Amino acid sequence: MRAVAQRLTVAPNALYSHVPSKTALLDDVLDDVLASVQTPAQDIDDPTVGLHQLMTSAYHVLLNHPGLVPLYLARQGARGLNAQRLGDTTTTLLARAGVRGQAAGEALRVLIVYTIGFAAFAARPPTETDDRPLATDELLDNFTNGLRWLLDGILHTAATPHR
Amino acid sequence: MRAVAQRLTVAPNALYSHVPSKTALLDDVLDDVLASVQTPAQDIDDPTVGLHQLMTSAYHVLLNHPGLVPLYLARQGARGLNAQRLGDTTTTLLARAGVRGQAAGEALRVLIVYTIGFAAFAARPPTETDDRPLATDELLDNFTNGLRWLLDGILHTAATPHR
DNA sequence: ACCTGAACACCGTTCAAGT
DNA sequence: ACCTGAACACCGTTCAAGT
Repeated sequence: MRAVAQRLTVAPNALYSHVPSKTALLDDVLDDVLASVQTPAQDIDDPTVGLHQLMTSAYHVLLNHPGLVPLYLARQGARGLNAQRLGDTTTTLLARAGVRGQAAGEALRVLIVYTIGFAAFAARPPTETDDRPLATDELLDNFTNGLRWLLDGILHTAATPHR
Repeated sequence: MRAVAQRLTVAPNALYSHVPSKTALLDDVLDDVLASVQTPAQDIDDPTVGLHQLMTSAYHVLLNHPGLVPLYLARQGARGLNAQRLGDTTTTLLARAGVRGQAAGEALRVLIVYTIGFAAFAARPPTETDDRPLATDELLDNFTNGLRWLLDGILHTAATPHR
């Protein structure tokens, strides 16, 4: 709060004329960040490719705001308009891939947890460990492979034959 | 720090005779918690079942310490002796399932991120949302299904034929 | 409607001093 | 070796008062 106020060259308590609390402000910021996640066209040829693209874009966006990432998990992925838009798009793509009903809801949650979790894992800003720092391109490869495994498992197990 | 000191009925700064900082204390606590994760016998018949059991036990242990979970992701899963033991066991089980080399390292990281991430997602202590609170047994089912999908995908894609 | 100064109830941590 | 009192530099937030 005090840092934000300083950036705006106002007194700290001036913020409370615009925002009820720090938590509320963070919720707004969290959803704002999600606005820059690119959603694939819902009529993309291969819905699996669409799911992969959406999650990868979300991963990149989250990595651009490392300090915020841990908050997403703590608040269960930010219930804002943008978050809802991403959820809806994902659900549509899952349905087109043959995953519907309860399995779709569970798959959605699993994909969210995996993507945000991996971003939180990779975010660690300073990297003050003793062992090798684990380059971001290695982590991106790791994320991509894990996402492929996950989507593979979801479509292999949870998808019902196309009707 | 001050709360811990109060529980010990000492002055807050007395803790600094035993611990260099709050971060160091938390690192110790984090690894201590992992001590109660149950590891399956390494010669279990089906290594996939072993992996499932280990991750599920870790999930339960983490849920018993909701306040700590967000810290695990922030510190990349706590580099303590117990964390290392769990990593070694997982790597062994992955190898017995046919996942070796670089794929094994990536699969390990994916499993860690998924398990801790889901625990962080389910931890939310107070649950002060407007919509339905998402019962813990539903979340456990969700975790279990996602873990199955993930292991399915890993073994389907990353496993090399047994030699 | 939007800002300010002053204050409140907190933090983690340091330092000198005691036993 | 282990503790204490006092203090420092922080937090988020409230309240009354100003324009």
